Amino acid sequence: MKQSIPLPVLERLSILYTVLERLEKEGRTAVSSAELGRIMNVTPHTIRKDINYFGQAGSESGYSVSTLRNTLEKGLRFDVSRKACIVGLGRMGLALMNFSGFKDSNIRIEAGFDSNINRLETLKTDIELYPAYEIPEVVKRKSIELGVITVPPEAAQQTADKLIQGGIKGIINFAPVIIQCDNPAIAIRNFYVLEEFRILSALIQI
Amino acid sequence: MKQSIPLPVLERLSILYTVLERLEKEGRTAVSSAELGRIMNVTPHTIRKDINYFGQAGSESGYSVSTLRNTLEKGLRFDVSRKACIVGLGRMGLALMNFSGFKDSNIRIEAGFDSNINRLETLKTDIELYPAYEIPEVVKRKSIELGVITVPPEAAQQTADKLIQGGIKGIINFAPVIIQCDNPAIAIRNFYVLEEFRILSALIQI
DNA sequence: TAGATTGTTAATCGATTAACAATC
DNA sequence: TAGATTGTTAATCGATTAACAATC
Repeated sequence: MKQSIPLPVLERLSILYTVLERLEKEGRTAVSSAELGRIMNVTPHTIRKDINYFGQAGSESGYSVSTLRNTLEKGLRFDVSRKACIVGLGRMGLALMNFSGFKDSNIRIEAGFDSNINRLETLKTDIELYPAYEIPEVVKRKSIELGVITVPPEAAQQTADKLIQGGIKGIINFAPVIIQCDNPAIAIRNFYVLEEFRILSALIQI
Repeated sequence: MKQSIPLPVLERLSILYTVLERLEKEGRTAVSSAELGRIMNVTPHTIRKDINYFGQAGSESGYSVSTLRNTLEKGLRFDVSRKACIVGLGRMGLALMNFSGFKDSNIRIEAGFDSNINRLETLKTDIELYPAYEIPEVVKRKSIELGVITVPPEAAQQTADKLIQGGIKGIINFAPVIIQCDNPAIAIRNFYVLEEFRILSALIQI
């Protein structure tokens, strides 16, 4: 039930979960695969196939919004709270640190790191801040599972190394660098800002 | 040669381009598909197959770094300069507006928009700022092709509508919302911050 | 009941990996 | 030459779409 879920499916299910959260907040109780498909811009087949990775979850009158949300929450373990940290407290790092979407999620930002100690002193935040060299120790001590890399490209690999040293389990990397990591159990997600613009640039030429 | 390139290939080629830029800066002149594969964590076959969407580009002694970079630049039109704008000047919007990676790229941030006029007045930047209701007019007048959405979720769809009204060609959406757009020629890329954490959360449970 | 909808198997489609001839 | 490497076709793998029986 775990790694058996293909990545594209996991990505869609994760978005589906957010959609269901919204529908629930709006007071909707039932929803069909057809409607979910329209909302998510995929075919109803895909919706049903994706959902069925968790076994039967609907009835002949569609899906119950709350039941389905619950099935996904349990199945994908979104009910488990995860500690995260952010390395590199430039504008992007700070933007993520203050991201309001974490509020009613199970992601807890437990620490921020920066190599510039002066910067650490001037920042005002409730989150504990540490110099970058303390990454392995702090990650280990606080059992932080997820790390975000928002440092300049030159520092990205060594930042990853320190996180891994501390026993990090997953990384979101914003630096325009391909992180090398020989431990396949560590999950890495990349977001390359400039690449996104370039991809659009290539896509839009009619 | 255009939409014939599958999206996964385009995404890899775009990263490959960045890798080649770095190699070129480091003074490297030649590189093999095997080495590029190691750097990018893909098989050499994939590297060669991807590159061959542009026809023959290497020789029996590997690829010339500068020639290959040039081939990709021409093929993917990275040599064309694109105007972009950012809607929603919160922390994330400002972080992107000041992103240093645009410096020696062909992406030009030409305008920033926010619905809060007071905020526009307090921001210090060289980039022209406008109230959100002027989006369609400004986008059209300045021929802005790419738009970034960093507004709260409630405002995301209407922001997209205004950008589209102005004739935008591509959108990068950071709001946790699935943008509805019936024009298939408009490319949309999404980055869902919380989703990324959730996907990691699901991936790391051994 | 009739219509709508799911779950699941089969068919299609597409992407990745493998294999290998050609070449310097 | 021998070794290394590409380009390209073929084989495999995986994901999406289609079809349809089962069910309320």
